[in-house]
Amino acid sequence: MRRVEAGPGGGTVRGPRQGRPTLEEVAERAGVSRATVSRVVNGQTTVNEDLRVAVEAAAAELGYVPHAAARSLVTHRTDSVALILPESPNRVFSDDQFFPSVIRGVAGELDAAGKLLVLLTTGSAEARERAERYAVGGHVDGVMFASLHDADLLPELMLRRGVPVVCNGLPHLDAPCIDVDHQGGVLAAVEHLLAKGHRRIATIAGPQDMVAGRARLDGYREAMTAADRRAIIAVGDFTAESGQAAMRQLLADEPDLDAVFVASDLMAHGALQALREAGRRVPDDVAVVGFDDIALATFCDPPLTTVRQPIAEIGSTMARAMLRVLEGEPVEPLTILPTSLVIRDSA
Amino acid sequence: MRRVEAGPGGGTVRGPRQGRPTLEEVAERAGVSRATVSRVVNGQTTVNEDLRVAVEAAAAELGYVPHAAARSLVTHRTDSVALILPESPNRVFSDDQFFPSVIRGVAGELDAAGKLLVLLTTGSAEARERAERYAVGGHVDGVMFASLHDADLLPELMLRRGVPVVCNGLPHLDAPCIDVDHQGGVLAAVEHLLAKGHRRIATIAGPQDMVAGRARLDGYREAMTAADRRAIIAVGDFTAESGQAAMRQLLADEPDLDAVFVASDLMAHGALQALREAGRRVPDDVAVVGFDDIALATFCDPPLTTVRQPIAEIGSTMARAMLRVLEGEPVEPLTILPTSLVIRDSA
DNA sequence: CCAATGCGAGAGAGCGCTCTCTGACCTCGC
DNA sequence: GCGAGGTCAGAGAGCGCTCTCTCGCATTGG
Repeated sequence: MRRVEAGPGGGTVRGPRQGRPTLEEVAERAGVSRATVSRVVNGQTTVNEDLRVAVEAAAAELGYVPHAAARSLVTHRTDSVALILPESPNRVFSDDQFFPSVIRGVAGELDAAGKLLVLLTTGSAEARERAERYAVGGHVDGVMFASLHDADLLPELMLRRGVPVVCNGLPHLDAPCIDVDHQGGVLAAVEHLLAKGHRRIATIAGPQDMVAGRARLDGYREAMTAADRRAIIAVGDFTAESGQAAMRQLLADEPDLDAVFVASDLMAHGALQALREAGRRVPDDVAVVGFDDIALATFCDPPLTTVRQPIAEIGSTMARAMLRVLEGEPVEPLTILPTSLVIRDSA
Repeated sequence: MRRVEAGPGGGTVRGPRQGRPTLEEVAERAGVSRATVSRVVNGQTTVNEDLRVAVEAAAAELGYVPHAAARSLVTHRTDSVALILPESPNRVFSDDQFFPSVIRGVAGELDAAGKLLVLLTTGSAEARERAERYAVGGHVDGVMFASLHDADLLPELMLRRGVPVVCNGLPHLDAPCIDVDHQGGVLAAVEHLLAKGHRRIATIAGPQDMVAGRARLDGYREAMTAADRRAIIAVGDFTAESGQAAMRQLLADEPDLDAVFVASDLMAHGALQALREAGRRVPDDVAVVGFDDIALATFCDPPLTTVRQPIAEIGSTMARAMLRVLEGEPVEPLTILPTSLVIRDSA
């Protein structure tokens, strides 16, 4: 860290080039002022052709790369954006492909805009603390939140500190929000089951502290009410194990159910296992519809009929919204992406 | 970007507090010098208790957070590390869980050390360019590479620019490298097949421009040579489709093969489909062993016997190596993590 | 009681860059 | 032919922080 004045071999005048070249050195070599080098480096057009060429040559010879910190100290920009995943790293990259897909969507869009993606997981209290200091400390130009939990105050906190925010999973916030049409998807699923002649349709809902969990349950309730059917509800936490447990529970409580809408494919996979254990055939005895349409859905036995949600698009849409915010352009406060029913063999 | 001097309502003297509080303002409020505030903020112990309390109070009242760029301009540290994924965002987050798992391992370890993770994908030429400028521009303290391709010069380039590097997938480099024991795993797989009485054992190899592809093929060749058996080889690119195609090819060329070692689970999944199409039973007619042990392996029909590699550990080990490098501590130049055979039903 | 020693706080010089302001030089127009 | 206007490069002031150096003051030994 501290500069070493002379290497082994001693007290020569100004040891060999050490550390990275600075703009000043480029200026000296090109025989111009710092300001001119800065103009060339930043692509300003008001520079004489000859000087420009000289500067570019000098920069290339020295291998000059602008120092990010120095630049952003004065410009107040960093050209990078954070994506906050409010889970532990372990949960973020679990089997459901949600976060990876969001990341993919975000990364693709930011890439194209020449911005960089900083990934932050805030599963622990310290991690949240760090993320806050990081964002507020000016490391990034803006912050995007994926799959927020209700109680999460981080977005608001950042907002108050003047950090641009775009989010997913928490619409009641003074920041642009991107989400999918949970209810519409569920409605299509339940209607499909009804159309197939199923009458005793249960649901395995997701966690109720997340919009995705609540909205899908609301959709189910609404659809059942509209069809004048009784709601039969079990609750899981979006994992396969919880789906299996919830299905067992449902079979015990309501042995004559003939269909189940499961609020995530992972839980649906667990439910299929429970049904197999119980000797129920799918879809003949019990029809199953999932939600997500992750890769696993096609590998299930039988392949899962499910509600497809465009996860990567959540990411790309968030990124685009963020880019607009950073440009100072107006942004839709709430964007709802469409879902669609993918019919396979399980219902 | 440009400071707005006066809001609507006019030319008052110094509008309301705007922008973030600076260290100087904290100093003024606490009635001490900038240096003292800096000492307190950075946890130095040589500060009088009363002053320390005063400074902390002032900082809290103003909501002071140090400006990252200003700090790193003088310290030359950023406390963040980049992980470079040399693929397009689309490939990075495809079905094989390789990159997500590596990210998980890295994130967990960096998290614990209070460092931040910056994710860079270098699938395109511009993305590579940007990543280079980013790292060399001092945005991060070091760079980690996951699953390098042979021809990738980026690590060497960074190394030359004095950026600390840790890598995976390319051992012949002047930087610490973490990898798994591909050959040992394959050896165990082939020996398992031989022990089960299989004699005509083919392989579906991965891309030969990656260490993972080559090493697994080498392992197969070696094991077959040791057993005095003829090698039967098809090549895929680690995707399910390529596995399916390769299996069809093998069945056409060598109809009487009785086992196949497939260099990735994704390809193995494709191979199983091809075998099903051809009416071959698994494992009775043809035994199948995969490599990776991703979640998909348990969902296959039949569940896949496969070589487990500790992917997340690649990440955590890389991260730990990087942390040591940054601390100036000595680091093992090459770390090989063990693989193990997981026996399920396909062989 | 005074010099030697030590400890903690302040002063001030940058880190590498951007950006405004100034001023040199040139081109026009009247 | 000379002033007005325009263009383009340089000078210089910071951005917010860290860190060395210096200095004041208290403590201690002779």
